[in-house]
Amino acid sequence: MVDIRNTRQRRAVSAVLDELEGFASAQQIHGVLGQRGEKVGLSTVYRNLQALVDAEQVDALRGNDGEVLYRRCEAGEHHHHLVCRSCGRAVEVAGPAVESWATKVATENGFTDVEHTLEIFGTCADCSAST
Amino acid sequence: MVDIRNTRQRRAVSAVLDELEGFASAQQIHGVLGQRGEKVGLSTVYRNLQALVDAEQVDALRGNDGEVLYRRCEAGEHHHHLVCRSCGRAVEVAGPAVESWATKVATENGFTDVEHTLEIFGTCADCSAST
DNA sequence: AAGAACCATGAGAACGATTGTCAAGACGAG
DNA sequence: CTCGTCTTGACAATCGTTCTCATGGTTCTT
Ligand SMILES: [Zn+2]
Ligand SMILES: [Zn+2]
Ligand SMILES: [Zn+2]
Ligand SMILES: [Zn+2]
Repeated sequence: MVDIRNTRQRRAVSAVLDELEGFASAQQIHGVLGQRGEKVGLSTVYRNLQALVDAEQVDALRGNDGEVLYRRCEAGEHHHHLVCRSCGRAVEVAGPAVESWATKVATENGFTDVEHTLEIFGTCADCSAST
Repeated sequence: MVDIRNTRQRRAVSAVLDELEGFASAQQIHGVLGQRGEKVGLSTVYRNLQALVDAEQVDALRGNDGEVLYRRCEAGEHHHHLVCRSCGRAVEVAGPAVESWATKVATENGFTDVEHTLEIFGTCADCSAST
């Protein structure tokens, strides 16, 4: 009963995610792999990232230009991010008050199956220093 | 000193936005125009929608599948939306507490030029009734 | 009303991110 | 090692959106 296999490519993608501090796109990750001499197909990068997202080991969010960014996820809990627009570095933040507010607003208006997205973007201290 | 002109196409796009209750994609709006016999090029729809967004007369947000949705904007104030995943209908919501929380979290972490995105998705009463 | 100036339009090409296809390759249980 | 099955990768295809540029429509000025 084989299910999920341990391949070189899967390990490589996971390794890159471990080393990156912030969010990065699939193509950026593919680029990093290339620079290291790790040959991994772009489709494979996409597939493995998606698998990691499904396994809730990686967070994904959509940047302003619409491309999806990935980052290793610390907590398995529901949380949001404070992301640097410039370097991608991110801080995981939790806002219990926001959670309950969102739910309240939704139910008050008769909505069910409620979900929400919340991201905070800014320029981190390091990036604003190196102007 | 000519600047912004009053064309048939611009009026048509604006009219559709007035009649739609919820968020709709550029292509959906283009489709509606087609059904009414209003010939408007897809590029033109995109251009006019973007112009309306820049003029802050229309709200834009990105749906889960990544496509941009547009909707006539009531207030000029900063606000967020409670959107029906199924029909696009939306309620404008304001959350002063969320605003200040987001700013606080960001400054505490040394981030500047702070912005945020927040959308609540769910199924509206009408849509969950017609299952 | 007529002309000039120039913004707007549309058809299609171009784009960039992501997904699908499918034959060939790699993995791991037995 | 062998076999069944999961994965991979090169490339085509899709999808939303933007770009190009020749043509058409508006508005301002006489
Ligand atoms: Zn930064
Ligand atoms: Zn939340
Ligand atoms: Zn609905
Ligand atoms: Zn806000």
